Amino acid sequence: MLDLITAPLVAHIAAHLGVPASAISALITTPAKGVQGDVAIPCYQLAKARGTSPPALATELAAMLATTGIQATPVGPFLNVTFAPTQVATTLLGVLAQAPLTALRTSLGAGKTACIDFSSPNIAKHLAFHHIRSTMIGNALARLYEAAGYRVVRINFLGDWGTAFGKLIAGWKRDQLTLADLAGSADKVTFLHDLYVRISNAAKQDAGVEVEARHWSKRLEDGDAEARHLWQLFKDVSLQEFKRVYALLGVDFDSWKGEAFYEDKMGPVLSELEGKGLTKLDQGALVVDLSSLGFKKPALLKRADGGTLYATRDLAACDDRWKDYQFDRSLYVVDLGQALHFKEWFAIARLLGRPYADRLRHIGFGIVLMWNDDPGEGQQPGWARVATRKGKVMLLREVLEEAIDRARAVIAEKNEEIIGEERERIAIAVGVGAVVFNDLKSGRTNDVKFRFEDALRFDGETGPYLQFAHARLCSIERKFSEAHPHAPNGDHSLLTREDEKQVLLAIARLRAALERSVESDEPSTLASALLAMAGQVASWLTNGNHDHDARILCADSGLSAARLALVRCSRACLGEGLRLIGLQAPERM
RNA sequence: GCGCCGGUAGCUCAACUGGAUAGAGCAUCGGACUUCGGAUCCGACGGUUGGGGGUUCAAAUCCCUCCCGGCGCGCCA
Repeated sequence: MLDLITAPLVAHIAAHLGVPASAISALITTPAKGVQGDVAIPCYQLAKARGTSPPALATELAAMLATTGIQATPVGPFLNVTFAPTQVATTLLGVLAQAPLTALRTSLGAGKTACIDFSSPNIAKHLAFHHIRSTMIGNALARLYEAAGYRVVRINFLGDWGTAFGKLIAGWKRDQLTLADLAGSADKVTFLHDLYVRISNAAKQDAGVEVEARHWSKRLEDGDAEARHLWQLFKDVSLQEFKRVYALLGVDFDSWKGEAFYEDKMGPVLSELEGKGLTKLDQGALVVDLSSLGFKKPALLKRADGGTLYATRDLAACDDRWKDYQFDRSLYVVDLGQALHFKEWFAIARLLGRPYADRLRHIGFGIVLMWNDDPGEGQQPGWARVATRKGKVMLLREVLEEAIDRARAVIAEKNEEIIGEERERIAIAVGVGAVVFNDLKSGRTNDVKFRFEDALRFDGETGPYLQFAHARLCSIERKFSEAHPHAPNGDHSLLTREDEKQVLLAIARLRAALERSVESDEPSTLASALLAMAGQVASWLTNGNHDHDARILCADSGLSAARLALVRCSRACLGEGLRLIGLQAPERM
């Protein structure tokens, strides 16, 4: 929404040069570090089109703008423009004081629908720590897309099908387990996980177990009542556990249709592929040749034993989603290791002439690394991939619980007034927020490095830092009504300070960050803009500690009211920004 | 071997997709009229952007090539 302020500048230059305004606004950037100015325009291209040198054009434009009252300085090939604080305040607060959230809304996606497939864990297993990536990137994208005007469908494509369940049922029967055994266990998902480990080990010793497992897999596929019942039971207890963790994270879904739902819907897709002559048999397996689309190897559709593979399942599911939602975009938030798989089945969709083929996006991300202090003999301490098979798996729930414990301890130490149920609520907001922000603050294709001490810092580029800035603003708001119970409406033109202007400019830059986040499916872009904004706010508020003329709560109730309008607006935007990337914003902490 | 990520300050990351003197946070050092929340702020120190070539007025960014790390590459998902 910086364009509210730059509009006159853009119009004057466009008129002077006889080019469309959009050609000018596209050039506007933020000046480099030590450079005076609020926005900058590099003159290279404009000068070339006009047949002059960039520095000459910058000088010419500055002279022209001087007659309009806009302060612009040519610095080499750049034109640097400085806005008057009062003008920034009246222009931006004129809009934002009434509707602060417009800073974080766009109409990019108005009338459009986006499906977002994220989290998608396997049932009968715990949510491991690494599931946080898909879950929270997906959650953030869902909220960001909504802020951009999209109608969003959140889809949890559960891994609720496969041979593992035949094994699990076989194990259940073999151990003669009952509902009471499961119900009586302290942790039902662990109960199922242990059962799976036991039966897998047994299968290694005894070939008969493998036969039993296949037998139960077959019965499950055939719709056998007992097998189905047990499978449903496993699914129910898993979902119960998942939903507890999702509640902690503030995540929800519109669709929970898992792989099992599509089990009987893959046949038509396969026959269509065969009917169009796109398939062939290769070493007994059914494959699609994708060499016409530049692929080196064909994609596998069916195993030699006739079993279907997940490319087919993804296609069937996508057909179903297209039928239900007619999406404009469909995102798959899945780790980068599966990039080839997505390229392949997207390509198959293209070969099939699916109307949605170019609307599919694989949103890949890097893996989670944890700091390992004590890796064992001969190994240096360092970043290590979280164990998923051997070794102890770090559960998402356990990481969140430890983060909450650490947050609770800091709150107890720093703010003794907060006790009981409120302290618990805030500890969850801060602890979970710290972990989530650590996951979203840098580009999603990077590997994420997680260390409790780093994520839970209350200074630096962390979730708690942002939440603290928010709480500080809330605190000032609370005190304002005591100090000025009958304050007039704020006259925004009283905001003449440089630090106040910088806060407003940082807020004005949020919308562009939101748009870039949505266009590149990159929550970290907004996260960075929020850090920049919170930094300006903290700087402004702290100036009040050094210089009492800068205080929000000052003797002049008119000036105080004007400054409070900026406090309110900052608090609302910061709070909303945090919500969009999936963090809570407590009012005190 | 092929493909995809990544390599930027001691550490963790940015750089608005080709623009200014490559910026932040942490760590280290030095400051801030005792504070509307100091869980803050200001400053200093710290760089041959993995190496080498090329394109361009301009390259961390684009092209070529080599090196290092991670992950994929037919019957798991």
